[in-house]
Amino acid sequence: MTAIDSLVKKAPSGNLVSQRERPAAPPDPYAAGCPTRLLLDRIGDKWMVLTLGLIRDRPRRFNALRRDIQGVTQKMLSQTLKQMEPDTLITRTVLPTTPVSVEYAVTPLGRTLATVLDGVQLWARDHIADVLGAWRLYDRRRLR
Amino acid sequence: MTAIDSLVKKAPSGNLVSQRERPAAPPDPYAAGCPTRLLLDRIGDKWMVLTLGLIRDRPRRFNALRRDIQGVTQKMLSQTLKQMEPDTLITRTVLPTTPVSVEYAVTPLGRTLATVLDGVQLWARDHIADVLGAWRLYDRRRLR
DNA sequence: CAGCATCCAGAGCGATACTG
DNA sequence: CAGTATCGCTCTGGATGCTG
Repeated sequence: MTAIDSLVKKAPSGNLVSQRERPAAPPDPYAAGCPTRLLLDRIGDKWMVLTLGLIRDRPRRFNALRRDIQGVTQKMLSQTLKQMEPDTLITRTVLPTTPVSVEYAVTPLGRTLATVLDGVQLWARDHIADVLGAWRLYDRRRLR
Repeated sequence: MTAIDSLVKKAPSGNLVSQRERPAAPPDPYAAGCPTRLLLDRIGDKWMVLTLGLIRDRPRRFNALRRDIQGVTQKMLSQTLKQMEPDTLITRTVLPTTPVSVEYAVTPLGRTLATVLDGVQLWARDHIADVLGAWRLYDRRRLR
């Protein structure tokens, strides 16, 4: 399976080519295979968001990321980074040290996405208490 | 299991109470159980994002949503809506028609989140072509 | 240090059938 | 119309051990 196949495999009826051929057509976010859904599939991988956030500040090495992202396993971090590089959200540089060290840095494209995701993080910081409070009320009402 | 349990179950070491007790401490988005992660778990459910986007425009009924969100199953939509209501992102109103009809509407809180998610959608619209192009190059290089 | 390979338990989700 | 209930499969993701 090619990389592009894996990108669109969840949208069997979508047709990316037609989107590129008719750029004037407004993309429908509720259609399968649309840009929004492709991105949501990426964001759905929460490690990607956290990883991008860290790398954005400054380039990082593999184990540094592993340490700083609480709870991520080696497998998931590896998988996430491997996807983000072909996405051109980050770059991967092997440094000729012994033993080898690998540095991950953000690309300009990745930086623009990170900026957008800042908004999400700010919302979380400012409003999550409301959600948690609502859940408490909900639980109390359920138990009564 | 209570609703709050389900919210935090993926962050066994996180402690929401301590976060509320020490609001001065800057929340670490890379710690388990932090607001950002809680929100990411919700956004990870892509149907939630799409559903919120639709309801935000105007209140909708169940089957209307089912029709308009391409590819969603009844089960997933039902599950998504059932979660969003205790989150207080949407309201659920049963109308006394026959047969019964149920209308879902956005709350003020839900509207603020939808606004943030607009940014995500705009990024997707403006930059997904870059990502797809990068994948094409990557595939070609791999096959050569 | 920076990964890859393997195994496998459990969550997620679709499909299907049924209900008030 | 607006769901609930159940089955069964897939696929994610954690744990573990190994490599250049």
